[in-house]
Amino acid sequence: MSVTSIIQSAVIKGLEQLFQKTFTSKDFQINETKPEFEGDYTVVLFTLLKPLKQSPDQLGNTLGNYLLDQQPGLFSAYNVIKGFLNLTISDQYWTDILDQNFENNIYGKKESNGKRIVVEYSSPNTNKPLHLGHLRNNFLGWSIAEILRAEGYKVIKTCISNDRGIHICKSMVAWQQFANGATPESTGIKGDHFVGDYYVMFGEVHKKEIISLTEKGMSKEEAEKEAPIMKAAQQMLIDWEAGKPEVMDLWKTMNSWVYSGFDTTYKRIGSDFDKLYYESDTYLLGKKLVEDGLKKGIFFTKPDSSVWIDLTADGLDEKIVQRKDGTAVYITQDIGLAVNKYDEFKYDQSIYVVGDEQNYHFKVLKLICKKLGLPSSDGIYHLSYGMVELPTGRMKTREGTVVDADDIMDEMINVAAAKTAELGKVKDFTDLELKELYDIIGLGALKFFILRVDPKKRMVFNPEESIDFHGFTASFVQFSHARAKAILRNEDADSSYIYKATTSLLPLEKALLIMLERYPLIITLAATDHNPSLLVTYGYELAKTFNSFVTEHRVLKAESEDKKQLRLRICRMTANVLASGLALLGIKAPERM
RNA sequence: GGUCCGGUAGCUCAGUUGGAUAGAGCAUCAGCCUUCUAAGCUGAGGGUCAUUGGUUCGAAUCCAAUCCGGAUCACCA
Repeated sequence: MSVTSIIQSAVIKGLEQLFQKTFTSKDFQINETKPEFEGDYTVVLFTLLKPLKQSPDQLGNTLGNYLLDQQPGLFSAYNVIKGFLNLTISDQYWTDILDQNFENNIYGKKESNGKRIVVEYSSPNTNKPLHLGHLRNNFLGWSIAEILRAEGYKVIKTCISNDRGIHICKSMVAWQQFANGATPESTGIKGDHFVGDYYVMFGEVHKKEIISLTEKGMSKEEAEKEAPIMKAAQQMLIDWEAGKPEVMDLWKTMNSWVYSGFDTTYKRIGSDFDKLYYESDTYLLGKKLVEDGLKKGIFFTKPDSSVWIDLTADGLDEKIVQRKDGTAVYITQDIGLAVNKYDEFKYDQSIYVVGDEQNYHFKVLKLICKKLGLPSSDGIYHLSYGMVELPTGRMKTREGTVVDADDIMDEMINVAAAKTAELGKVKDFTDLELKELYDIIGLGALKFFILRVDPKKRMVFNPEESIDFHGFTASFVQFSHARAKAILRNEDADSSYIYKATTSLLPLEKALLIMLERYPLIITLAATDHNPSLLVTYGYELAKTFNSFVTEHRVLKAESEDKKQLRLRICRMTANVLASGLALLGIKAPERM
C-alpha cells in the first residue's frame, strides 16, 4: 500500500475516533509537502473545518497529536501552518521500504488482475513509409501496452494493416504505368520508400491531369474524379474486390516490398505485435455486418444504392458505410475488425491508438457497433493523441515537409555517436558494443522526446533542437543509471548487512526514498490515464535527485559503514527503478555510456 | 456554420479530483572536475497562466462570454 493511502486511512480513522464523524478519501486532500515547509506529506484541512466546526489550528493540532500518538512508527513530527497539517514520516518507514525492495527487480509491477486489454497501434497504410507521426503512434502504443501489462492486465498487442483500398490502388497504378518493372532490389531502395515514391508520383500525375482537364473547361471537382489516372485507380479497386488475378498478384508483390521495409523499421524501434490483422481480411466481415444491419433496418439505402446510417438523433451526421459501387469504405472494415477482436480475445477493453483527427470516426464506430448490438462495443476506447507538427506547421507530403522516420532515427544515432566519441568515456568498447550504445542513446533520446508530452496534446518537433542530450532527456536518465552502476561495480550492496544503529536520513537520501516509494503509484497513474509522460517526468525527477545526491554525498567513502550500506542500497534501487521506468517507455539503460 | 480540442517564461513542455510565494529543460549570465562517470552539480535573471466577468475561505485548474489557433463534419484512409 502506498504511503498516501496509509496516511489517508490513518486520518479517516483519527477523525472518526476524535469526532465520531465518518469521512472518505474524497473529503480531503493529501499532497506532498512543498519544499519550503517542514514535513513530507500534507493534509489539507480546509474542507474538514466546516463539518467539524473547528478552526484550522485546533483541528491541525488535535489531529497531528493523535496521529503521532497512535502511530509513532509512522509519523515522527507534525506542524500546522494555516490550514495545512504537515506530517513528517519517520526515517524508519523509508528505510524499511528500501531494505525490502532494493533487490526487487519487479518492484512496481502488479499481480495479474485477470482482465484482458487489446491494444491496437501502429496500423500503417501499405502505400508509404513511416514518418514522425507514426513514430509517436508506435512509441505511445508500445509503451501503453507495457504499462498496462506492468499494472497486471493481460495485454494483447495488435496491428491492423490498412493494406487495401483506393489509396493502395493509387501506388499500384502509378507503378504499373511508370515503373518499367523496377523493384526495390533493382533500384536499391528500401521497399516501403520505393512504394511510397509511386504513391507520390500518382499525386503529381493526378494534379497535372486535373490542370489539363480544367483548361478544357471542366470544373475542378469533376476533373478530380474524371482524371484518367484516378479512373484507373477506381477501376483497380473494383477489380481488386472482384479478385482479378493480375491485380491480386501486383498487390501482393507491392505489399511484400512494403512489409520488408516495415520489418526493418519495426525491429529498430522495438515495435512488436501478438496478432496482425489485415484490412483485406476484415473488410468482408464488415460488409457482411453492413448487410445484416441493412436487414435489421439500422442502415438504409439511398437511391444510388449507397448504404448509410443516420446518426443525427445522436448528435452526429449521416455516415456512409458502403459506396454506390458496392465497395467498402474505411469504417466498414473497422466494424468487422471490432467483431474479430472480440471473438478472438473476449476483451474487457479494446484500445485504439489513433490520432485525434479521427475522433469523429471512433465516435461513429462505437455508436454503430452499439446499434448493431455487438458485445464488442462497450470496451472500445479511442486513445486519441495529438498531431506532431514542425515549427513551420503541419507536415505535408505535397510540400515535402514530412520528416521520415528512418531519416530522423539515423540522424539521432549519428549525433549520439559523435557526442559519445567526443566525451571518450567508452574507448575500450568493441565496434559492436559501440553500435549498440549509439542506438540506445539515439533512439532513447527520440522516444523520450516524443513520449514526454501528454498524448492528448499536439506537439511541436524541431528537428534541430530536438537532438539534445542534456537536461530533460533520455541521456540524462541513462547517464544517472550508468553512474549508479559505476558505483556498484566498485562495491555492490550487501544483502545481508544489518545496520548497527538507527541512522537519521539526510535530506537528499530521504528525498530519493520518498520518490522510490512512489514508483508503483506512478505506474498505476500512467496506466489509468493511458499516459506514459507521467513515467517520463518521474524518471527525470528521480534521476535529477540522484545526481544531486551523488554530487553531494560520498557513497564508497561514506562517514560510516551504516551510511555506506544505506547509500549502496539507494544506488541499487534507484538504478533498478530508472531502468525499469525507462523500459516501460521502450528505452534501454546502458551499464556505461 | 455545427461539433470537439487547445492557448502557462523568448522556445519546448509540467502543473493529481480547486490549496501554501505557478515549475522544469533549452537559450542567456555567474561559479564548480587531483575526489564513486561534468551527458553532471550550484546559483541568477525571465510570468497580466489569451481577455473579461462569475462561483468561494481560496481559481492556471470549475462556469459563461469574447479573441486566437487546430481538428472534424468526404462515395479519402
